[in-house]
Amino acid sequence: MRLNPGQQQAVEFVTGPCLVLAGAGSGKTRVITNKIAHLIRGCGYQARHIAAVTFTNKAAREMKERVGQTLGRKEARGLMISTFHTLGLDIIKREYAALGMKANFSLFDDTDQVALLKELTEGLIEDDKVVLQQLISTISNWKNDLMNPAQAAASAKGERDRIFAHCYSLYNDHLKACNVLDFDDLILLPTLLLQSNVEVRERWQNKIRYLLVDEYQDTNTSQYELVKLLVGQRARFTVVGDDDQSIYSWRGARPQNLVLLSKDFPALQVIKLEQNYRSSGRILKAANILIANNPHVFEKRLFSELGYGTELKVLSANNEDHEAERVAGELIAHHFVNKTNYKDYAILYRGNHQSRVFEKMLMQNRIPYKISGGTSFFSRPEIKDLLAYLRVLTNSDDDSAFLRIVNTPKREIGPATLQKLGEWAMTRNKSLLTASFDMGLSHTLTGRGYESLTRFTHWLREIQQLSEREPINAVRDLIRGIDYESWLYETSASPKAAEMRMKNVNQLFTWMTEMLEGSDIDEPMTLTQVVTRFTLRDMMERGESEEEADQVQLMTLHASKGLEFPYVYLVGMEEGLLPHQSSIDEDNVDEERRLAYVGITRAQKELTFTLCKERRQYGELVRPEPSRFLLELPQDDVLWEQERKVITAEERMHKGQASIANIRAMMEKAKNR
DNA sequence: CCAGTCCCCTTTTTT
DNA sequence: AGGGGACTGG
Repeated sequence: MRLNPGQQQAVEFVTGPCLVLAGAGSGKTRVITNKIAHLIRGCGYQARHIAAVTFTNKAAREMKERVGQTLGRKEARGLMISTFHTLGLDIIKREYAALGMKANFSLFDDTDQVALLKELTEGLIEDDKVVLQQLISTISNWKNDLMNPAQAAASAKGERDRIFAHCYSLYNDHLKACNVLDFDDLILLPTLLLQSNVEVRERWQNKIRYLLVDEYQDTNTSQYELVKLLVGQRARFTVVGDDDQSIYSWRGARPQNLVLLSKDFPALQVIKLEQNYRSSGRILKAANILIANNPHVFEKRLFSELGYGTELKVLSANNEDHEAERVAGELIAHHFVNKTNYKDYAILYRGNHQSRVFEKMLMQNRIPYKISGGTSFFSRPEIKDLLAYLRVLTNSDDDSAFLRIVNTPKREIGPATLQKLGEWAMTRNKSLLTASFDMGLSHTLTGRGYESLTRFTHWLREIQQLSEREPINAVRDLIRGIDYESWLYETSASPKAAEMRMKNVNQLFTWMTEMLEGSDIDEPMTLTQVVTRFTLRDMMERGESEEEADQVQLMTLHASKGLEFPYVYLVGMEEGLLPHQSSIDEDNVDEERRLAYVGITRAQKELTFTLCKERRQYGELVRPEPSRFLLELPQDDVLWEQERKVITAEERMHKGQASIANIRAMMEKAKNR
């Protein structure tokens, strides 16, 4: 398929700053991949001078795949396709000396952050989860706004800000002492360095001669600053974004960066992609009309040549169970009549808790499904344990990791021992692990605790030494040495669960081995590199793509961004849910409308909304109003299907089950023919 | 160190 | 309603 004029223009404009306003389904990934190919084949750029930046690892992986298909391995060699954070990490890894850091730093994830700040701020701030969370996000905001603790303190307006700024200062000092960085540092430090150090800046501007940024509307201040520093005066870059799909402002994204761009780069070429290749005309019309209720800086009107399509449906249910039942019933019937695959269907919702009822209903009816979201692989305790061990191996100063593993599995090193060790280390300005080798420590610690501690740390040191020569064997010895499998069987609810968790551990080990050994595509990595990559969940391109099982897809609206499905059920279309009550309270319904817009534009052929007349919420029954977004849709294109007769729960249950059972029976018959 | 109990909270999620 | 975290008592 050929590029349309807008896409063509976006690909071919390479002589200056370029903003591509890419509506949903307008082929932006195609534009990016084709543009990279064009830069290399048509404009004399070398692959190693081009960088493309995304927000998620998934997006980066997909882009690599697509570019690989277009260009082939050798032409794409050296191309930098990564997330913002991995790019930042790469810069820090190369420039750690200029930053005054040690080479073997490790990374803090959010759990470490919470634990550390909780400990650090004891007595300073209220001992309250909410306050702590506020502190964390305040610090994160400061970092994202490129403010150091002194600047934060100077800008403090009230007592609270001053205390928070002080906590920020303590926190940063502690990170430094532990030779640790948090996620925000991965953007902040390179940005500050590039700002202040001309030599380094020029080195990177010379390395990255063309920059592409995907999902630009999701950038925060420091990320945009980094972009500006990297592109410099030359201003050879392309950013791709869509202000209507900005749904992450609650986590610091500044969609205003789209507008800022034309101020910072007056020569900016703005190109709109308005032809949609995904959805039927009717779906697109509904999306356009809905989003027209939001204010816009860039007017945009998507059109489709895929035909007008069928009406959008609205199914009204009596309560959540009924809602799930109707969706399941519709879905089975539709699947049967149209001979579709289950993976052609998606059920999208505002909050994760909504998935439960649907999951139950699909399970009861033997419909294969997949819920994305929930606890990811890397937030599982067994994985975090293991990574903490590895962090200690690669960075002995990482107290947070040390504390996590020092008594996991149980080895009789209790709070009392650790308390004393902590005091000892603190007065001597050493990390916990380093301090535990001090001779004098035996006087402060009682016999038993001292013995357990030294036995452990000495063993750890052996593994650590081995890891410098033979990292793979060291990791294997580590897992065996702590007898982690037994620990899992002891602590898991069931043997089955333990088995699962051990499988995860082995999976991690396999990935790690591959990364340490390298392959024909990837250079071998050091253990330190592997560990930081894992903390970033960034595991390069391993060929094994997610198994493409034939399953109905269940996910939140947020998680659905960037995906598409022939048939979409957008459930829980009620005031209070979508738009969410908290957004109504905060007067931020626009973002909820964009969320609805994202959901609608996922659908290719058919779109069904559902809502409940009655819903159980926080233990009490509420009677929500239909979502205002349903009322904003063009009503000529929407079919409201009411169930006329009011029936009891039992009858309904019976009826729902019966009809589903009937359809099943028909399907079986059809199959057997 | 574990188990049992009470209390609290409840949008979205990545790196 | 239901799950999870914190706290208490053995």
